This record gives sequence, C-alpha cells and structure tokens, in this order.
Amino acid sequence: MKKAPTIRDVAAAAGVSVSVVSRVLNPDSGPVAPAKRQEVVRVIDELGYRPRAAARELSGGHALTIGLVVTDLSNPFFARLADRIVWEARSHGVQVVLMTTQEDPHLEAESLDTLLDRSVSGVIATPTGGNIEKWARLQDLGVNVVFVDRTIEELGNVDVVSIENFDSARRSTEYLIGLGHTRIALVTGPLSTSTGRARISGYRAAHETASLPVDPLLIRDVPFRGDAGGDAVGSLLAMPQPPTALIVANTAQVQSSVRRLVQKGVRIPEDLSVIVFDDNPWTELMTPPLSVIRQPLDMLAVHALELVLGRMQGKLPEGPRLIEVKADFLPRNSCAPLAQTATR
Amino acid sequence: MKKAPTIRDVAAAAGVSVSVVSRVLNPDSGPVAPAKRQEVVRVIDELGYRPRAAARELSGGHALTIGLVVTDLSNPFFARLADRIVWEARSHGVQVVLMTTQEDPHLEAESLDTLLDRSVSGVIATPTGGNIEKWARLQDLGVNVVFVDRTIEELGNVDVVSIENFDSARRSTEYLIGLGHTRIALVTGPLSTSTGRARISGYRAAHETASLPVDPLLIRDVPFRGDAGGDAVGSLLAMPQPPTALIVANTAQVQSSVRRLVQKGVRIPEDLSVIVFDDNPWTELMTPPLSVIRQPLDMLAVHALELVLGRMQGKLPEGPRLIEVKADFLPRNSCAPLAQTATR
DNA sequence: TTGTATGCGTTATCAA
DNA sequence: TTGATAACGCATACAA
Repeated sequence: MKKAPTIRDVAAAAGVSVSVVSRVLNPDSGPVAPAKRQEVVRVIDELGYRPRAAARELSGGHALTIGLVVTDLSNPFFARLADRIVWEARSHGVQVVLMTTQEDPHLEAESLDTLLDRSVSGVIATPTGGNIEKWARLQDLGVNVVFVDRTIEELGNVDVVSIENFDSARRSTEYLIGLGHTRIALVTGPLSTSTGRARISGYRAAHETASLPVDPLLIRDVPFRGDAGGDAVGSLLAMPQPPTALIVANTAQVQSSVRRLVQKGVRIPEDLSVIVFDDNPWTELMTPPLSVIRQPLDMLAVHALELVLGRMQGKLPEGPRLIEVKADFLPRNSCAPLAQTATR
Repeated sequence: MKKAPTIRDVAAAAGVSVSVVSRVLNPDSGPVAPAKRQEVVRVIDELGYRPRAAARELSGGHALTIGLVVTDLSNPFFARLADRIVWEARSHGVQVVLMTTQEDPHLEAESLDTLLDRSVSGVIATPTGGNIEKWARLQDLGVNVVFVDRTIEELGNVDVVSIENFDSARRSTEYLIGLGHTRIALVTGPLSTSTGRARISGYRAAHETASLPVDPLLIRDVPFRGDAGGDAVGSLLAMPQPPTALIVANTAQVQSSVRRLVQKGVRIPEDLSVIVFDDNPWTELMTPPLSVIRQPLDMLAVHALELVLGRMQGKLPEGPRLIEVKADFLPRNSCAPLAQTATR
C-alpha cells in the first residue's frame, strides 16, 4: 500500500517550490514560466499526482460538491432524475453526494447536517415539507438550495424547478370530462406537499370550468410510501357509486394503484379510464398502454443544475427563481368515453 | 450569511482548550472530566457546532465516505441497489458519493480518479470490465474495493458479491426444457462481462444435461445500452426457424426486449414463452405476468456494505471474499408447454 | 486530566 | 516570475 504523492513531492521532483506547482494546478492564479510549467506538468503526470480534495476544501472553505437529496431511488422518477443530475454535474466537474430521506423529515434533517459538514456549495432537493428552519439555516450559511419537483412555500428566496402541476392536473381532468366522465377520482400526494395541493387545485379548476360538482370523496390525498395508493384505489372501487375514471397524480403511487386495479380484475378502459403521472417505460408495455402525463426529467435536471451552478458562481441575479416546465399529456389507450364504460 | 463555528469557537465559549473539545467529539480518544464534558456538549449544542468533514479527512488521512460506481441509475436494478446501499451506508454513518459510468470505461476511469481525490476509504462498483490497472492502483493506495453484480476475473484480491449467475441461467433453461422447448433463445450481456459469460455457461450446461444441441444462433450476447436487446429479439423472431422460448438474462435488456415483443404483437406465452431476469415490479403488472429470476437486491447491498465496512475497519481476514447469493426463480404465467405453443 | 504544539495538503499573501 | 509562510479546521503526541 503506497502513499499517494503530494504537492510537495511534485515540487521537489520538479525542482520548484510548491507555489509554482499550485499555480500550474490553478491557472490564472499567478504567472509561471513556460519552461517550468511544462516540467511541472511532466512530473505531475509521471507521478500520477492528484490534488487531495479535502485539502482544497479546507483551504478554500467550500467544496466543489453538491448534495442531492431525494426521497427514494426505488421510485423510478427520482432514479432517473438522479441519473440525469449526476451525469450533468459530472460534466461540469462537480461531484454529487447522494442522500435519501424516505419521505421522513427526521432523516432529511440528518442529511442536511451531513451536507453542512461536507461544506457542499449547493443542494438539489425534493423537500419532505418539514425542517423549515434547517433549510433556512443552510441558506444562511451560504449553501445554494434548489428545490426540484416540490417546494416549501414558507421558504422565501429559494430557487424552484418543477413541472406545471396545476396545469397538468387540470388538463388531464379536462380530457376525462371531455370524454363525458363526471365521477373522476384523483389519487395524489398529501396536502403537506406543494405538488399535492397544486394538483388538487388543477383538478378542481377543471370541474369548475365545466360547472361540474366535485365529490370530495373522490379526492384521495394519501402518503407516498407503502401501499397508500393501492389502498385508496381499493376504497374508491368499493364506493356505492364508484368513479368511472381515475387519475393517479404521483409517480410514487402509480405502481401500487395499478397493481390493485390488476388484482381486482378491473378492465381498462372498459370499467375504468385511467391516467397516470409520469411516463415510466413500462406504462407503454401494459395492455392497454396507459395514458400518461410525461414529466420532462432532463429539463428538470438541467435547470436545477444550471441554477445551483449559477448561484455557486454568483452569476445569477438576486431574487429567487421559479422555473416551471411544461409536462405533456400523452393519450394512449387507457381512456374511453363514458358512454362505452360499463356500469356496475 | 453567517460563518459556521469552529472547534476553536466552542473551546473558547466553553472555557477549555481545543483538545478537550476534540476529545468529547471523539470518545475514547482521551479522558475528559465529566463536568467539562457536559459543558462542552452544551456549548456545542448551543452554537450548533458541527466538525468540518474536510478538516477531519485532511487530518485523518481518509474520509468516512465510500464511492458507489454503477453504470446507470435509469436501470431500475441499479437504482434499487443504490437505494439500498445509500440507506444502509447512512445507518452506519458513512456517506456515499455516487458516480455513473454509462458502461463507458473512459467515464469509469474518470470516476476512479475522482474517488481517489476524495480519499474515499472504499468503493462499491459494478465494473465495466476495463481499467484493470486503475482498479489495481486504487487498491494499492489502500482503497477497499468491492465489486457487486459483476466482476473482473483478472483482478485478484478483490471482494465480489453477486448472484449465482451460472445456476440462475441453468435453472431457467431447465425449466423451459422441462416444458418441452428445444429452441430456447438467450439474450444476455456481452462476453466481456462476467455475468454474460456465466449465464451463457449455465444455459449451455442445461442443454448438455438434457442432451440437447445448442444452436449458437439462438445465443445473443449484446451490449446493455441502447436498443440492442430489442434488436436481438427482432432478429430472433425473424429467423427461418424462430425460437419457441426466450430468456432475457439481463435487467438492462428486458425493457427493450419486451417492448419489441409487444410491438411485434407476439402473444405470450401462446407464441413464445418468456423468462426475464430481475423482478421489476412492473413485470407482475403485465398481461400475462412475466416469470422472472428475482435478484435479492437487499442481500447484495447488505453484503457489499458489510464487506467494505469490514475492510475499512480491518476486521476481515486477508484473502478476497466471494459471496454468491441465490436468486429465486418465480414462475408466473409467461411460459407454456411446447405442445401448446403455436408454430408459425 | 488538560493544554500546547505540530502536521495533514492546498491555496493565498506578500516579499524578494 | 518565484518562493517562504501563514492560514484553513481538526486530531494527536507529548508535555504539564
């Protein structure tokens, strides 16, 4: 087990001082004679020298690292989002420390502490909704925070990248109303999340526009984790007057919901028209292929990274930035006109 | 933007020296009078002090961090694996720096350099197959390397955690042979990967046992990324004498393969019996539910972490460790006896 | 039991 | 254009 060379080893081998080496390492931090620069470069290469990140951070006071805090990588939405972000970050030379919260504010709090320890210069996160003071403190300490997908309204001065939640929910609801449905169920995230609230609003708005009453029993704002989505679906199906259409408005709930439909032998769309959020590849493989709201993951990732990096370099105007990207509705074959829907 | 307190601030506020604070921070690194300890703890809490990770690493020479190098988080197998590993690591107080290689040895090399810069004390990785010297160098510098899922045989002295690849492939092949199939196609990873080779061997072994000839044209060892799996399936279907059964032996190839089957209107299992590797939740939602080889992700994750952590603490015997976990075969409804298979 | 002093590897400041 | 040298924040050997 060898010891990795340090800047001093390089300096010695190249017959110069550490300052010179440091200067070739960090261009435009000072002048270096061409001849010496070349020699230093040669030695660096020969020794396989690489500057220790810890030392740089200690000296510089901050790390070229960002924290990525998502709830759960087993949710394909976050997995693909993380994939894009890690990828995009790498291409900008910044590393990503990954933490998951499992939707638990307590774990989230721990993660934030850890990121603070690491002196990350930025954080991209899907907040659970809690830890308001902690987030604020993080910002106060100079960490650039960007929320993606969700946000916390109480927190001013934080950048946010999300899809047009209100609009997406409204458009899918309108689509179903256009097919003649009047009893449309909505399974979505808890009211404690910004997405949950926005999507319910969109759903309501569509009803209002169509002068259709909203049956509150058809709106199920349930937790993301566990089988809450499936249970909501089960309970909806058991209603005396069950819905003829269903919108599952959160990726985390789609799988358990669809599973329950399959288990119950519900025929799609003959018995029930279905729209789900997020274009997971498998939604197209089902019979029938599911109509979906496609969330443009790469856009979310790119913008989020653009924001953190921009802030890190101080190249962004002061105020908080809110970026909403459009989510497309992809009609496939899981929705039918009410007239063709079997009533039980 | 405040400045975070340092150990000196704590020491000053508590009226003690930095060494005392350091000692309460690192128990059993030295004695501290109970009264002082309490006071220090109080001040730490009051100031919200947290030791800077960079300083610790610099001083200690190594980080409480491991690198996780997987090919691609948009592959649900790796996503779920990463989820488990991150989770498991957190519970042991170690952070995870995530890097993806996209199956590209060049990117992998970059990742390894980066991890070296960070002085990680361990790496859990799914190697692309290249960079042999680089991996060796990493080990040489004291980084504990654990390969998961795949391995590189040329690299001695590295811990490996994988499923019983040979056996899984053999068992699924035997199952199909048991149903009377004689023309069984195999789509699997490239020969440059250990899993690709092992699974082909298992497939061959099953044939041998049954005294069945192997048609080399039915074995398709193709790249993981892109649509190679789908293309292989397309080409298999177009054969003069197409297979009556298909094993897709790698998660990364399942989606494109199944998509192609759906596109071509192939009826499962009437036209073709199908077994795929890895129990993605959606395989159960398809009609019919797909028979799968279930890879026990949590076992892989737990063992991998156990190994790195064990090595980090020097609590493991010298030699390299090979852990193979059993993968269950879950028959569902995507396979039919040859007798009931339509011939075209 | 406590405090002082030194080192960890870099960057940055300032003289030369 | 270069080279000493002082931070950066923490751990630790050693002296008290």
